[in-house]
Amino acid sequence: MKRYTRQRQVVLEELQGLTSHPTATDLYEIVRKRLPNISLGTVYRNLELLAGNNIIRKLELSSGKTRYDGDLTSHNHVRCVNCGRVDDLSDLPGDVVGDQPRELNGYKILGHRLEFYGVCRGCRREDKDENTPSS
Amino acid sequence: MKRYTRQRQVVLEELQGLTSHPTATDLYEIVRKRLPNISLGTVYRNLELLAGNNIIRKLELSSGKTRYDGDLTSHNHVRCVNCGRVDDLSDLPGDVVGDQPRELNGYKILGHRLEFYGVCRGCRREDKDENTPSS
DNA sequence: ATCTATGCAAAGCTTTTGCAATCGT
DNA sequence: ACGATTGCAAAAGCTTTGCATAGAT
Repeated sequence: MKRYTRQRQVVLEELQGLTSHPTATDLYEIVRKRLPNISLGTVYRNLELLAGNNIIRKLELSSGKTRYDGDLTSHNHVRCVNCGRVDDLSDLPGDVVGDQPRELNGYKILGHRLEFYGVCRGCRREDKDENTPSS
Repeated sequence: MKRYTRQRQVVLEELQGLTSHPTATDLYEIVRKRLPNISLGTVYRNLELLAGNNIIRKLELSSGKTRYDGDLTSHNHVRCVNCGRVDDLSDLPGDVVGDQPRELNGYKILGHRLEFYGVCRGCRREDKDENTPSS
């Protein structure tokens, strides 16, 4: 991260302006509105760099694609098993994970990831529409 | 899962015989010792089917590749950030995740995944060797 | 002027899929 | 015999990378 290019700046700005957790391609489409010539490769390279410098966070949640989060404060996520959408969980009722152990099974523990999954509001509605109660 | 083919049987047996959490390719290499002609596609198809029937579990942990777990009992995992190895955590000191909420942020919650990450025993040793203390 | 970062396109990986042949039931 | 399952190979994502050029310092 030696130079502060326009591409890097816009990628960062757009990511930080979102509360969603876009994939690289999502962000590419968004950034392209401001920089029509940017390449997907550049988006990837910058996301990787920004994450490496702890300016953004790389979210490797379940199900394939990597997502990126502009919010560095510690928080957990909920993922919709139906549509893949990921939302923040700013505060969880009560302590979720107690005190984190320093060591487990010979591993020096650095952290943990807690991810809830379920069906988001939108998909719950769809379910109701589609699965007409059959009894 | 209408038929019990030799390929399916061997894939299942080998997975259940492992305490590690192989990727599809890992398992393909293992199974190939017994069935040299099996194809990677078949391994994928069977893993998918077995997981769909809750005979094995598909682990979509961090960092790309899907791993498979022959152990269906509920347990959490530790992943080595250095080498990617995944181990079981049979029991965790104390309650880790308290009572799981039914609903969060409009999501109907179905479950959660807790994954610890850190440096495994093997990699800790390597680290010591490589980074000779510099002071 | 230097040398990092970019755009483009090709390549890499993991995973999925179409199809004719095979094999379990 | 029927049709689910296989092997093979091609295709389909997502992500990375090589290379010449552009651009930040």
